[in-house]
Amino acid sequence: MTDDVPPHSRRTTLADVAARVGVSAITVSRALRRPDMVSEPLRKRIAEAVGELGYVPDPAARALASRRSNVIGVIIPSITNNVFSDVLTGIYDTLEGTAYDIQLGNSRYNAAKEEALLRVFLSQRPAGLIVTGFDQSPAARRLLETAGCPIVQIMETGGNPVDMMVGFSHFDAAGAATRHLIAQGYRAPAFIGARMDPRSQRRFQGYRAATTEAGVFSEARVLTTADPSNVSLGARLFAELLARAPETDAVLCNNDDLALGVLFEARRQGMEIPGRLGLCGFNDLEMMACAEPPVSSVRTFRQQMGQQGSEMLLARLNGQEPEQRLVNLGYELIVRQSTLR
Amino acid sequence: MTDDVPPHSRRTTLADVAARVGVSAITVSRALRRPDMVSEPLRKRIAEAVGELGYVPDPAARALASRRSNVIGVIIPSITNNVFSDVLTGIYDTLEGTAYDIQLGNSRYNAAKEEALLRVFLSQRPAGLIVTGFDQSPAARRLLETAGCPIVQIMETGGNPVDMMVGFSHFDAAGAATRHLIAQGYRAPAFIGARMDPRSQRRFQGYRAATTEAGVFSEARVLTTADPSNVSLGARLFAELLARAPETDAVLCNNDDLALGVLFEARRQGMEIPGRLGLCGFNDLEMMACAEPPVSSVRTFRQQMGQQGSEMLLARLNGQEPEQRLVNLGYELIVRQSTLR
DNA sequence: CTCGCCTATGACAGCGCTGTCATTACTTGA
DNA sequence: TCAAGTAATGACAGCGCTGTCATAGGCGAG
Repeated sequence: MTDDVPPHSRRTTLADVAARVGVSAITVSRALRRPDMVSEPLRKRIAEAVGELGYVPDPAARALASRRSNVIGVIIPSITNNVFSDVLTGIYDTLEGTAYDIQLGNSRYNAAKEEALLRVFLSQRPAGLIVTGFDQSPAARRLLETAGCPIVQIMETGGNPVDMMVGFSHFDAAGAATRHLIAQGYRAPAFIGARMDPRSQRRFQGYRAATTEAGVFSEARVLTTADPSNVSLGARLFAELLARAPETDAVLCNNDDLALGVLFEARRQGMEIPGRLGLCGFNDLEMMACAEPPVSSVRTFRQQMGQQGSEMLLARLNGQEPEQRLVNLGYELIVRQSTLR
Repeated sequence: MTDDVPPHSRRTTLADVAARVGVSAITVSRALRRPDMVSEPLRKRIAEAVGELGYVPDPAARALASRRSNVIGVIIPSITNNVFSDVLTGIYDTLEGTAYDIQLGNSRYNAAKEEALLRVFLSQRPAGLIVTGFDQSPAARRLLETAGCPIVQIMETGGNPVDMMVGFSHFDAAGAATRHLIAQGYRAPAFIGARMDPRSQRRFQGYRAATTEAGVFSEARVLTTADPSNVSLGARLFAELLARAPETDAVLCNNDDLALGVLFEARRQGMEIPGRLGLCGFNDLEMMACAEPPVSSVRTFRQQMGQQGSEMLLARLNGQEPEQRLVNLGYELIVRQSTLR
């Protein structure tokens, strides 16, 4: 590799395109951003020149001049969690091809970190913001309220939205799953939860309300941890649960990873599902349908959350109002063999 | 805290900080970027003023003036694939807290899309670039070569690196797994692969070379599809494989999702693992250790790939040279019950 | 002492774009 | 017919920062 200074050609600017067409730079700028303000033939000639010169606008210059970047900030609590990678996919799919870039922040289930990310994002004057849930720190909440850009809170409903919101009720969803177990005749349904972030807490509350209502709630059958969720943890927690509450005849898991761990551990212990143990997961990841036996779960619409959230943002950024500011995507209880007695 | 903030407060600029301290803006800029160029006491006073005023640099202005953004572009072929979310985690963990922002692009296993993303990224004059593999389109390859910023290719070794590289040999890893199956006495090991992107192809080649060498290769025992991988697909492919090649006594799966599907399907069909069927996955996702029976897999160092790649980039961006430009992270065959006869 | 050199700081221009206001050439209604 | 629009384009001044070069002292060698 010869180290001759690369011909670091000056980048093609608006002015270059303008000179080529014989108009002023500002007209080219308008042809690109507000085509309706430029006459048809001129617009075509400009488009041609843009193509020939391979002109690409400089987002930094644009951001500086307009005091508004094309960045949409997205803050999620985890990248590896399947739930959020599905949400992200929805967001990327929707925002791709628009003028907006995504800036992803990982809050690691930590409100202080979320607040810090928010500050960083806001320093870029983002076009919009997508944040997870409504359990921001008070300071973060204030930052959101004065952000001066459209904001979508995803993953939940309720909680006095800052601006727009799309999600579902974790309380209701977990309640529905619990009532299903009870309706199947399980009299000692347990709850296994990991991570126990705010949404997990609300799922637990849904379980608690439903079991209490049916008179089958017992502290002994609740096993939660702040540790991050994974399959092995599900297996370990289930073993612990059995030791502590051997009467357990069903388990509602906070998510499908845990449920898969329970499935494996139950098999190791020779417990039949659903005969000896009912098992229900949460989120309905693809694998649940294919497991042996297939595992019941609460389907959540993760990709749609990302998609709709992004669409709401885009509507606002286009100066329209989204059809609804608050969207409840609901959930769907998917009953499979693992909970059929 | 008497400074009442007007509703549309002008953003705090370098000049504001400079005025407060009684120096010029450029000195403040230097105190922030090249502290060694500013005298100790002045540096301290500036730091104080920055704190008091809550000054945050404007990345757009910085990018415009320096002709270099603080964006590190990352292009991966999938967001949902566990493999890449692990890699991403490594990248985010490492780059977090540095001056750099990550811009994520999803190429969807599509070279044309990758090329398009590259163009978008390059228009922002990124500080650095992390791309997946070395199977770029010729045009993309040229873009990379003339990008004028440090570049790391991750996930693989070999292939005439553009600049820096960190990964492992998919060929070798799959070969090692295959030889293990053969060493265990399996005489009819099959290969199941989905997606079949370049890395999957190389894994298949590793399997093919090892089986051929041992004289146990058979076209009939190779079942691949371009469809995206998932657990159900693994189950379906395995069922199809059995119908076509009932003599199959072991399966090497292109990844662990497929392997999990095989595990479930084998159970459904009453085939004992490892007695009747040996099973080996690829990547060693956390769940493999916990499955029943535990499933052998080839461990890959996904998070480390992201981390090391980022560190190499950072070294370059700090004007140093990374210890090695080409890093082979290797792999580790994890033998568990599913392949023990 | 001087000269040259190094360190710490400043002045200035301009990165590529857009907001704002101005200008020109047409319409149009009564 | 003409005042009063409307549509299409342009001039200009920055946005907030950094690259570059200039400047002011301080210091050791000759």
